[in-house]
Amino acid sequence: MAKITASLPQGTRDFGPETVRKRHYIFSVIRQVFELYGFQPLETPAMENLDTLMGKYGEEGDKLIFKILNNGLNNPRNIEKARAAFAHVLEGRNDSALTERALRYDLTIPFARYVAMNHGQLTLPFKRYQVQPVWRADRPQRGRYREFYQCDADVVGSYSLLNETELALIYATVFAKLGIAVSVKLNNRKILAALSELCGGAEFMTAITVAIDKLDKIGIEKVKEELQQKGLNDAQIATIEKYLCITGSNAQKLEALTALLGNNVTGKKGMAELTTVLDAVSNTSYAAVFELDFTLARGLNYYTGIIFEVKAKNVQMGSIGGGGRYDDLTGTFGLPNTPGVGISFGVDRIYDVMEELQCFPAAVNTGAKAIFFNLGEKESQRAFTLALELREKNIACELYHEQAKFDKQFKYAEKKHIPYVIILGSRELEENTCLVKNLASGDQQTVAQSALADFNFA
RNA sequence: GUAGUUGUAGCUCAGUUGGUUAGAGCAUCAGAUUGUGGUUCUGAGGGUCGUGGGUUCGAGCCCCAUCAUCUACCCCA
Repeated sequence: MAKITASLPQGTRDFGPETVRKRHYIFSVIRQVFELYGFQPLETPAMENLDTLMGKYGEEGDKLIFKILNNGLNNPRNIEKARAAFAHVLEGRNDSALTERALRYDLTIPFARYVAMNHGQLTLPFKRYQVQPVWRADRPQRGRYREFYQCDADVVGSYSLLNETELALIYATVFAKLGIAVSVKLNNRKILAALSELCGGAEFMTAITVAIDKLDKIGIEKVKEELQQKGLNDAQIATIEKYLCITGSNAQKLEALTALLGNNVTGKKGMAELTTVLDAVSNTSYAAVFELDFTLARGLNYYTGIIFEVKAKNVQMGSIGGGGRYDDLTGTFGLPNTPGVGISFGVDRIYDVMEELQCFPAAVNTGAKAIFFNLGEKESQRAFTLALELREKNIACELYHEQAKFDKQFKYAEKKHIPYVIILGSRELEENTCLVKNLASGDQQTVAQSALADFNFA
């Protein structure tokens, strides 16, 4: 076998023991809260049929889907077809003779596919959560990877705003538990639709949302320029500028927006929905994290109602979560009129934020609670027996693998963040005791071997 | 897809206008220290300077290509 230099595909990462522990901590908090709200777990395959994914994420999104080359292309029976297909691919088209499967790009579309395939068996509303990796052929950069995890919670089959309310609270609860200060931004696509109706008509909605989404990045003047290029007139742009300049408390923002949108039916509906949700969360301890942001647009075009986005405070990072309501997600899979609403957590970015803000509790990295020093043949045999007793009691521990100097064994314990060292040498062997030492405090005490399993290795 | 950054020891990085045998800190291993670590001291191992060409008497340094990396744009978690 030829020797090759060890390397990783672009945008992917290995996770060492400490990183995995920290990631598991994030996953477990999120899962726990999902479960608290009655969501059920779902897993779908890493790959989907290409048809399932194509056309769901917009033109740019389609380009970022990782496609899987079909097997057996060199089979003489397929070779001509494959050549023709390759010509198609060079023209920028897809061809099932060359590739018919792709890695999933997000968790929402596979979920929609699942619902369409199983709606007969599902009890509606179906509340599911899903924690799995997704793949995108993006150029990697800060906070962006080609393989990353999403944690989604979606409710399908219910128009109730209670879902939006609970999802908003899930966001607040999770980030509170993780210790990250965030702002959960809310808007409603209906308001954006109303704005579009006022300014040039519904066909401008995409152009308008794309432009205002960039506000905090490029500034108001550039947004106005972009709108002008899209063909909006000065009066329309002025209206949008007024819209974008709305500030104040949530109540003040709603008031200003009412004045701006007037009697537009869609707009009123959008505002009423937001009011309902905000009122519902206002009596909770999390009320302060929710913030109306009319400049929030979100790229995915399938959203039709309230939309969410979460930004971490005190750190420069893209959004660490997003979601919203979509009224007809399963329609393309032959199941019309099925509403849904969902949110997503970006674990990899949450990890980066927590690392930067040092939010991880120190205890995250404890695996084994104790380590027995290996101080000789007979000593280690006794230690081995005691280790088994501890494990019977679900106390994770290990025995140093060979006799070595104290120095070395201490360093090993320290590196592995093991909080307790158990010293069992010739003296202890004789007295049927052992010495339990807390590495952090330096305190140590003699414990009878028979009582070791009851020791509190907190 | 577009633009830029960086590439030297396991890791983080020095390396002057091109000039003898390419350095430091951390990490590793051994010893000072045969039952108490995180401090200190001594010593050792470890590099075809990302790769391939070119310029030059001479290249880690200059030029070209290539690969990788990070960052920004686009888009997004």
